[in-house]
Amino acid sequence: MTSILRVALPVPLHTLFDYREGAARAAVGSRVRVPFGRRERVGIVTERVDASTLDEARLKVAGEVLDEAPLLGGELLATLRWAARYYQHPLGEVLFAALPTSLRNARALPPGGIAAAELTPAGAAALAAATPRRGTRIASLLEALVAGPLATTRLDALAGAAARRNALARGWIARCRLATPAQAAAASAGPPLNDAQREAAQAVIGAGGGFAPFLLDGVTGSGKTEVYLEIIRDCLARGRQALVLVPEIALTPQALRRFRERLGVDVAALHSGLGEVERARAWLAAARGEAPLVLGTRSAVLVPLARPGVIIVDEEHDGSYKQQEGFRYHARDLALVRAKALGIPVVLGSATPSLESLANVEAKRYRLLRLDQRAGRARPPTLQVVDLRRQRLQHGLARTALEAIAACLARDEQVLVFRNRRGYAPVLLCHDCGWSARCPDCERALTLHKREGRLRCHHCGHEERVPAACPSCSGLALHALGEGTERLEDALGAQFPGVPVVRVDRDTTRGRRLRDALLDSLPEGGARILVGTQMLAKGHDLPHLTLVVVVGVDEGLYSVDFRAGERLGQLVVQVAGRAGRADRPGSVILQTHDPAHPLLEVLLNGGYRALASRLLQERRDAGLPPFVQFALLRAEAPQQDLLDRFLRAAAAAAGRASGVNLHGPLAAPMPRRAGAWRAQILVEAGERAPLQAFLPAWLDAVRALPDERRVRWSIDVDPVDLY
DNA sequence: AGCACGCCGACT
DNA sequence: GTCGGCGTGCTC
Repeated sequence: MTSILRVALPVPLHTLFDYREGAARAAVGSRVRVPFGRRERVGIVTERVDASTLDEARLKVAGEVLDEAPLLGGELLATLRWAARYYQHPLGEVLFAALPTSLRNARALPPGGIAAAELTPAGAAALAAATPRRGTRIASLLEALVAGPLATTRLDALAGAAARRNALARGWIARCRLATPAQAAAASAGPPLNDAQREAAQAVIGAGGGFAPFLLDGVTGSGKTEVYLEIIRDCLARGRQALVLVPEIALTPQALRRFRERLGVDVAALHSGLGEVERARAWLAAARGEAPLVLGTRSAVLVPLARPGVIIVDEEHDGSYKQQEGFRYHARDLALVRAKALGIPVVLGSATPSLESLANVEAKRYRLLRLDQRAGRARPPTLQVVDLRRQRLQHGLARTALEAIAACLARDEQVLVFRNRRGYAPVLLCHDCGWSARCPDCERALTLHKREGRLRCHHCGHEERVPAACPSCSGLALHALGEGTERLEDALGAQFPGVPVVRVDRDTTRGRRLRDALLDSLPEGGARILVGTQMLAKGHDLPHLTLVVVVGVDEGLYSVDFRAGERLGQLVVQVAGRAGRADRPGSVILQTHDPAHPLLEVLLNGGYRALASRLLQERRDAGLPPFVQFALLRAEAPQQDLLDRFLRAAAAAAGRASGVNLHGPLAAPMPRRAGAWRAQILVEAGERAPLQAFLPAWLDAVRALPDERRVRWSIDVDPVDLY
C-alpha cells in the first residue's frame, strides 16, 4: 500500500498538501520535490498517513526525495509545529524559515567535514613504480597520503596546490571529506572568576543538564560573558553543543574571536551578513553535531542541534529577538520552549532584564542569578540630571553638559553624546506661516538631512529636496527644529575645534563592514567625541570613554507606548554602562525638561531594578503584559472605508468569545504609512490558554471575510509594540 | 505567494 | 482590432 505524504510548502496558506508517495521512501522532515499548480516546488514531509481526506485518485505523486535523513527532525520539528500554532503562522513558512536559504530549493546538501584528498590505487601503483621521481613535490605528496587521507590545506602546505591538482588530474589522488577536528586550538585563560561569577556558573552547571531556566541579572561590567564561558566550557567538556544567541549588532568579528580564543574551538556563526554557502555550512555543522559552539542572532534559535547542552540568550531584553514581519516569533521565548523540549538549561542574561523575565522570576518560573559588582576595580558611573527648562541651549546641549564635555576632553578622555534620532533636525518649520515639511504618504514630519540637502521620511522611502523658500508662503524663515545626530556632530565640531567628532548611526554606517571598521577605530585613546544613536548603546568596548550625555529622554517619558518606560530605563542604563569601564570613573548626564518625573527619580535613586519593579507594579495595576496576554491584528488598506469595514467585520466575527476581550477597531499609532491607512484590533486575555483557544477559529473566520484579499493584514501574538 | 483566467480601456 | 490593467480563484 502506498503512503500519503502530508507536505508543507513555503506558501502563506494554512493548509498542508497531500501527495501519493513516489518510488523513493520519504521520511518525515525530509525535503521532497512536488508538483504544485503548474510549477514544481520543494516541500517538507510533515506526516505520513494511510489515507487522505481528499480523493486519493486525484492526488499528485511526489517527486524526488532530496534528503535521505530528515533535515528537520525530532525536537526541532516538534518545536516548529508548536511555534506555527502559537504564532498562528502557516507551518510551511515556519519550517522554511528554519532552513538556510540555500537549502530551501532543490540543491543537494553541501558535504560536511573539510576538503581532503586520498591516495587512489592508481596513485599507490604509480608511487610503487616510482613514476613520479622520488624527491619531486608530487612524489612527496603521494608519500604523505600513504598513511591515510589528509586535509587539502595540509597537502598544499606540504607540496603546493599545483602538485595536488596535477596528481588529481592524473587520477593518483581523489577528493574526499575529513571529519572536522574536535579541538582547533588551545583555549586561552581568562581572568579568574569572582565569587558571584563562580556561583552563577556553578548554579547552571550543577543543574545537572535537565531543563532549568535562569535569569542572569548582572550589572554592566559585572562579567556576564565570563560566566557564559564557564558554562559553555563545562558543556563542551561533556561533549555537548552550546547555542549562544546575541542581538543583531553584537555579533561582531571581535565577539567571535573572543569565544574562539577563550574556548579553543571553532565557532559556527549564523547571522544575516553571512554568505549563503557559509550559512548553510554552519547550519549543517550544527545539525550534524560537528559544531561545538553555535553563535548567532535571532534566527539561530531555529537551528538543529545534534547534541544540545545549553542555550544562552545574551542581552535577553533586546528588541531584535522579535521578528517583526512574516513569522513573528520571539527568539528568547522560543529558546525557552526548545530548552524545555530538549531537557537542557537555558540562561537569559542582561544588565537590564525584560519585565517579562523579571515577572517569571517573581513567579518562580526562572531562577535568578545576580552579579551585583563590576568585575575588577571599575566603579559604577554617577548619574546627573540636567534641567533644560529656561536654559539657553546650544543646538540642544545645555551649558552644564558642554562644560562637562570640555572638562572630559581636557583630561584627554572620550565623550559619547547619545541621541536617538538621526539626521540634522526632525522638523523643518516655517516661522512666518507655520508650514512644516510633512510626508505626503505618512503625514508625519520629514527629517532634515542638511548635508545632503534632502528631506526624508524615516517611516517610508519618501525623499525630497529641501525647498529654498516656504512652499506655502514663499517666506524665507525656514527653521530646523530639534536636533538629530548630524546637527550635534556639527555643533560639537564647531564648539570643540581640533577634537575629532565621530558620528555613528545608520547614515554613517551603511553596511556591517563599514560599521565594524568605524567602531574598531574607537578604542584608541585620545580626546574624541562620539555622537550616535542606539548603535552605540552596546557592543564594542570603549575603554577611554568616561562621559555619556543623553541629549533627550523626554520622548521616552511621554510616549503612548506601554513599553516606553521599560525601554527608556534599559537604554539609559545600557548607554550609561559604556562610561568608565577601566579604572577611570564614568559619569552620565541626562538632559530633560521634567527632572521631577517619577520614572526618572526612581531610576536615579534606585537604578534599573527599582524602576523595573515599579513598572511591573504599574503593568499589573493597569492590566498590561506580562500580566495579561496580547495578540494584535494589524491591517492596512488603500482606502479608509475599506479598512474600517474589514476590521468591523473581523471584530464581529469574534462573536462572544470566552476569556478574551477585543478592543477596536482602533486607529494605529501611525494611522497612515506609505500611502496606506492603518488600524488594528487588540485581543486581550488574562491567560494564554483562552487566547490560544480563541485565535485559530477567529482567524479562520477573518480569512473567510469578503474583503480579506483587498486588505493587507497580519496577526502578531505577544506583540512588542502596538504599531 | 504565484499563476492563470477573464473582462474592460488606450495603443499599433 | 490587440496589449494589458488588476479582481477572483486555485494550488494536494
